[in-house]
Amino acid sequence: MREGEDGMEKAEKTVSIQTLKRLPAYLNYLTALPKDENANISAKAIAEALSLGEIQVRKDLAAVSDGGRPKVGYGVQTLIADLEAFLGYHDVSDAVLVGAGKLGRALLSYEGFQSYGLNIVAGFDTDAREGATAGGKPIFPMEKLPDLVTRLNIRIGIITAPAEAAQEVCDLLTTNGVLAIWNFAPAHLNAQKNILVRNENMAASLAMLRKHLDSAMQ
Amino acid sequence: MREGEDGMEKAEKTVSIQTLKRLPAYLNYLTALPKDENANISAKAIAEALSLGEIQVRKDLAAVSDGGRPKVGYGVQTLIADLEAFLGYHDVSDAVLVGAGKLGRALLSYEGFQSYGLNIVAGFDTDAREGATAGGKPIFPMEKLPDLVTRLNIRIGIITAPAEAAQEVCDLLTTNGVLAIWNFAPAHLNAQKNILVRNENMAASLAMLRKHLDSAMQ
DNA sequence: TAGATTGTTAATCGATTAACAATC
DNA sequence: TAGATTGTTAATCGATTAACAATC
Repeated sequence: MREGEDGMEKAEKTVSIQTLKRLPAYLNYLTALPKDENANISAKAIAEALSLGEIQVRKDLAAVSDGGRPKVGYGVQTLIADLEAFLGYHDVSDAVLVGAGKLGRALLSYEGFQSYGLNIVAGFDTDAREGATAGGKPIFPMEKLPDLVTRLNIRIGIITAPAEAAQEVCDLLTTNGVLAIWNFAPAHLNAQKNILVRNENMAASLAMLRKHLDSAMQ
Repeated sequence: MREGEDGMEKAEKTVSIQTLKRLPAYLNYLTALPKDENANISAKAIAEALSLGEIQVRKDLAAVSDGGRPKVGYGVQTLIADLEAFLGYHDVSDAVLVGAGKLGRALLSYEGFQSYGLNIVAGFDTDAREGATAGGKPIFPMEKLPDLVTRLNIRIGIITAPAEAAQEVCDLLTTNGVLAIWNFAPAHLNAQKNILVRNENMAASLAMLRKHLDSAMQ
């Protein structure tokens, strides 16, 4: 796993990878809060709701917002705005997806990505039949990938191809300018240092679930 | 961790969470190796292939195998067997899935889980029509969940329900004996301490991809 | 003011990496 | 034996937690 580089940041502070991973959970929790509820919330309340440490919550929030007020807490709406801004949920990133099998088509159809600022513009597959779509998104044959990716300046590639094809797909994407890869294939991808590969590691999740059962039931 | 049942059996050591996450990657890589290749492999070779540290690989492998031989390396087949044994890929765990939307049906249809020792026996959904299936697995109405889960002694629950329903589903599963939850819903789940909740956190992955782009393109 | 709650600096913990000894 | 490669003990690094000072 490669760490994100933190070299040149501007106004926004750098956050650790672990913090970055928790930020969507805060946003999620805050937006789900009933509208009529209190306009402020304490770190303690957030921590309890998300099963986190109180101090951890404060440190995390300090990295993205310009602070709460002692005795009062954080303004819910301000915090939501700060988190959304930090996570870039307002500007949309375009992405392509490669491998339109069941998982690929499910992701193409998933509307939730929109709210995270991700827009999958198209899927690609080796045997895409003319006019194929999923969730309203076109599925093109692989031949069209280089042109579309370069022309639309796509920076994010999602790989849902079979493991054997994943490295090849990764290479194809990155040679056409993709800088970040979201890999659902159970394969390690080798890419240049400036490319971020994020593995959605189902096997690892499963390993953790099963090890827990081993110890819970022994 | 379990001690060997008889004296000869090597006692499985405890592994850190981080190590556990990497184990499937080793297994994956080793099984993908061409059959005619060398029967032994060095930690260095594995490390290079998976972009890991050499020492890290050795430490990880030390936790699951009874060791390589200096100057020779690790026996590929032995290592595969040790990893599979440790990860429990031979004994099958049954699971149920709740929420038969697009993602849920995609997971129900995904054959890859079999090789990880996971068998999803059925899906459940609030509006499952009579006789519905996905990937050959039946999809039942929620009312049938308690009986089936308790009767088959299901210990793993997969949640692909909408965020609003996720907590309720979690409660339903755990009150019927489920001990490990694989949560794909973008919601934090509160569960008792003895329950493991593993979040497949798409929003967090996305956050990492986009932050990388921010810094890569600034 | 007193009490609650924030933010920061220091201590602890866990995981990775480095140094090195063991061994085939 | 010499060299490669393993395994272990020690040092470093990063993240979490604790202690405490600041402030509304």
